[in-house]
Amino acid sequence: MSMAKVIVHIDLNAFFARCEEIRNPSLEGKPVAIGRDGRGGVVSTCSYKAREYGVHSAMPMFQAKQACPNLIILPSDFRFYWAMSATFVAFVKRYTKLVEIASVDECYADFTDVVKDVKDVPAFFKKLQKDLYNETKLKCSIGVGTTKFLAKMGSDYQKPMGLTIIRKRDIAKILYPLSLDKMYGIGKKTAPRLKHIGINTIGDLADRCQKDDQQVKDILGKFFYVIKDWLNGEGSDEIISEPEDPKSIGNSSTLMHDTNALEEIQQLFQDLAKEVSNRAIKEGKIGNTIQITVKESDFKVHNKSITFDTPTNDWKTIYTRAISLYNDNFVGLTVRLLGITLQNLINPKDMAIQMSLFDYEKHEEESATKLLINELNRKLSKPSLMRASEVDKK
DNA sequence: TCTGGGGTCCTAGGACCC
DNA sequence: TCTGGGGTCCTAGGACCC
Repeated sequence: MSMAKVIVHIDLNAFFARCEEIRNPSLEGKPVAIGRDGRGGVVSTCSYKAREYGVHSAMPMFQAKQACPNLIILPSDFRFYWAMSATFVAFVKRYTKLVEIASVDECYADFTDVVKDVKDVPAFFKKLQKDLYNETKLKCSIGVGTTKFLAKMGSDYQKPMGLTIIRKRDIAKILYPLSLDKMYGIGKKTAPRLKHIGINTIGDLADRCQKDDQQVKDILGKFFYVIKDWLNGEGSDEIISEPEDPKSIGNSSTLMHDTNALEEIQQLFQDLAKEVSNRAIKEGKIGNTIQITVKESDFKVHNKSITFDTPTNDWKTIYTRAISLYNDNFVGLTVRLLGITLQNLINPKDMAIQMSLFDYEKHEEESATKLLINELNRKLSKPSLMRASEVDKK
């Protein structure tokens, strides 16, 4: 067994709202929510003051306004948030290059070689937290553990500006008493199903996982084994510091009003296709599969996808493929939202290399095989037992 | 004025191939 | 005759996260 690592998860508290407060300090201490104020608008993030009124992420904006009449609503400014995020990551990278960006407002990092003595851990990260605040005014909560899961649970344990250390031997004391709703990976569909079979806390879940409970296995599928490991303190501790290539690029939009007018739908698909195309080109990706998403007035969501031999990132091709999917499946439907996603992404260069390599191998194999058979036939001076074309298939 | 938009991963059935 | 089994790809739907 290898030495336990020091894995850290840093979460920027109420990140979008905090960014706005930093830009405009007069907002500080006021109820602020970020998100669109209009049809379909929801709260993306809100300040801690707004939370006192019951406002929370994903809450419809009209409800948030009801809950907090003097709520200050600001549209999101992603360029600014990404710039602040980059500042944050640069700060963490001063300590270690082993940083994994998990999203715009959180990262994992491996501090194993940075904090030599375990006794120093609490003071070290308290200072890091204060330094980040003094330099950037960003607030963060920090989780420290031996795995990414434990670090993640730690950063969520106390907010804002919290610091929680969860070693393997702390799991029972810190995590077991928590409600199942606090468990990372268990969402609002699975939690009720587990509660229905008597699992109300993380401790209950750990206990039933330990017993290889069949009911729990049936609910969680292969995720059962991941969770069992997590709660045994044996999850992943690998920091993936190289950003991974995107596997899909999509864009979707809720219409101003529900519609079944083909013209409006075509216009939106065109805009979506252009946006997807632009981003694919920026990422240097082409994709074989086009998926469209259609949300009906009653919120029922449908996806249709089709895969082509020729990958693309050309907006007209994406548009044509999307529209034909729509015409074949949904014409006449009254829709609320439309989306296009480009999937099965590959790098055009890689494809060129793969193709040429493929052709090369095919040629090599054919000629080599034919030579071999001809040689054998010559040596045996007999009619061939096997035709070269059959050998090729093996 | 009801209920976003960006993703990832898993499941499960059918087609197809060997 | 009574209907292999493994692997991959495609497709639809769903859960989850931020």
